[in-house]
Amino acid sequence: MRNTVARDAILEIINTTDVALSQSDVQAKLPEGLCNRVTIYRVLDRLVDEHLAHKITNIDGVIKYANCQSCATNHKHNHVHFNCECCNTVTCIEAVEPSFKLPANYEVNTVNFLVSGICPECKGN
Amino acid sequence: MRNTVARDAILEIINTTDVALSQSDVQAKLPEGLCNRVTIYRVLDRLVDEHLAHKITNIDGVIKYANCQSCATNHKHNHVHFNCECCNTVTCIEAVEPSFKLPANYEVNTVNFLVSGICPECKGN
DNA sequence: AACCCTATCGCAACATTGTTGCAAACATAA
DNA sequence: TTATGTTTGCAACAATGTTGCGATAGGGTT
Repeated sequence: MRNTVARDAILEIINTTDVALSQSDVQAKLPEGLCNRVTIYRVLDRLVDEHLAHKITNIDGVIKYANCQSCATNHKHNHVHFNCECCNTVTCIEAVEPSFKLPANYEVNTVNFLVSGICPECKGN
Repeated sequence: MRNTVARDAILEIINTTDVALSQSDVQAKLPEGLCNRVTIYRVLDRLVDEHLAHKITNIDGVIKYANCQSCATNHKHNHVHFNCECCNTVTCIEAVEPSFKLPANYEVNTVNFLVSGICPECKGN
């Protein structure tokens, strides 16, 4: 995959942010006019294909992207994500991998575990 | 809450369908022109308020509604939901309640556990 | 350095989902 | 039957995400 200005900038943002970001979150962090809205969607999807990011569908239906600490060794991404209803951020809680066991014959491809509530930061304030 | 034609019809649909339904799914099952699109959104939300249904955000961001077998005794709804990528349905798997444990000071309000893959029906065909 | 190939981009247009304000219609209780 | 407040329809809007296509620009090759 090619290194383009947009790709580099977006990857940099994903890698230096500790919460998951939507397309519009990314756009807000990019220099004005660096690239088109559509490009952000496309680059984010490409980063997922390249295993440099993973997708989380937030409780409001908005898709967020985050890099993953353990990506190099494990592409499962079945850890819990937490949506704070107060500061409106989604964070990976990598330490927490829920255990569950489906009935026979279910083939699992993707897992989207999202817990919504109030994060410690917001509770403290 | 009042019993209206729309409410009765939508509740009937939710209660007699064993998969979770989006607004447009419900609309497709309603008699043509029984009520407006907006009314379906509003009725579904009202049913959630009355604890007659619960919400699941699907992996594609679309919000689905389902009645819940154990609603009378337990409003947690933290069971697993399964999205079949083949037949494109979301089903409640009430038997499976994942166990997880967040770090201290996270206040949990809602849980959205979604597993996506291929369901037994589609695998058999 | 010039060239080529093709991945990537920008733009415009579109689709879908979901929300809001307000006036009209309706359910229910008095 | 009337009064009250809930519910509805309509129209308009907002946000997210997708698609097609011509233009642009990586990056390898000569």
